[in-house]
Amino acid sequence: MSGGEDAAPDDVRWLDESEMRAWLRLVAVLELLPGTLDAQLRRDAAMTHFDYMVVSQLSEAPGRTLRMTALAQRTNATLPRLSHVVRRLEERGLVERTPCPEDRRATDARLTDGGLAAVVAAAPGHVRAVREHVIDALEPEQVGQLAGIAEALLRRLDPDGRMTDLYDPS
Amino acid sequence: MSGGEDAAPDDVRWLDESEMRAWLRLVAVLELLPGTLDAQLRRDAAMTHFDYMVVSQLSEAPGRTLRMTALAQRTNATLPRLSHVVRRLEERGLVERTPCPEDRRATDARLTDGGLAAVVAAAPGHVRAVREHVIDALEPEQVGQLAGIAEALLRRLDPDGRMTDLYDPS
DNA sequence: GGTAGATGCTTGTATCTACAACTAACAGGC
DNA sequence: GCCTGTTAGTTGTAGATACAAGCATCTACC
Repeated sequence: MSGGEDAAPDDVRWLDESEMRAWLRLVAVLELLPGTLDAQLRRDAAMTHFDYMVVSQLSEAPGRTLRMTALAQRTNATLPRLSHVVRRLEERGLVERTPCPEDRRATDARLTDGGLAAVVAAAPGHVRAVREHVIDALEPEQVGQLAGIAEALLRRLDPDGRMTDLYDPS
Repeated sequence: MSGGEDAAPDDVRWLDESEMRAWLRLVAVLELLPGTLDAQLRRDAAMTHFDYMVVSQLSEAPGRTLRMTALAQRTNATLPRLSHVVRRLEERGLVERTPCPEDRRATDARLTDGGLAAVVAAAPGHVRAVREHVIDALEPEQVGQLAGIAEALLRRLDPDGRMTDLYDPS
């Protein structure tokens, strides 16, 4: 990372001081924030942050139901990962899986009443944690800047906008 | 949930539209960026991003040596996690562990010549990936904004500034 | 100098994720 | 109908992390 003194074995554009500063801070956030969010949800709702994303997406879907592929796209999960997670949620009674009638290859995942209750119970604590660790830590203008920065990154990380609707006209 | 379950469940300040937008985008980045960085390093250097942080920190330390606790703080690892990781790195010959002479409870981790070579070999590709997915995706003023935002978050996530020296006068 | 508690690190176990292989079902061309 | 290729999802296995003990050493205080 600190190289550059070397004669140029590569045509690498190293990071300047300001870029490095931003990058190192971002790395630290990437390392710390997921664990913090996971810890709160696991402690208060016996749920992973990824579990929460799954049930939360289902709770907002029409009929509380989504096909596995659609759910995987909205949560940025690979299908194998989602399959394992949904199986565990099903074992806990939060989700039901039924074969999709229109396409017999497909599986519909539906949030049960118990699953909905779990989302409703978990949401307030989760929002509080998000405020405490993220939103309320920022100045108002930084919230807008953060949205812009994250959108710029997502145009590279997720060009098809599968996970979030980047070009949403709202 | 987190501390308010007996009081009115609706003393929650929900996120408004702009806050929610920033938050959802940030979540997507948190989910996508680590995997992207890991994939590049694993493919090109047979290393996890966390492995890279470890060897990179060691490469910048005096004598290429740090105590396990110091290394854990700089990489935001728990000590058990770091212990496992360093053991694997030692099995690959990238790191050496020796009992610390001053404090016989402590262990010094030292980057071997092979480990240094691995860092030097991995750095260009990693920096390219960081540019491609992060720095070059942003406008110049956004790079500065990102540093400011990340620092604000870290004041809550890492108040002691163990991971990054937030108040660094440089 | 002896004891209580704190510190530094390691190890074991359970859980989760990634990757690859696999089955089942659809779609199109002939 | 049949063959080829694609899509949807599951399952198996290996690798990595979290959490909880556990052991050895240091420090403070009497």
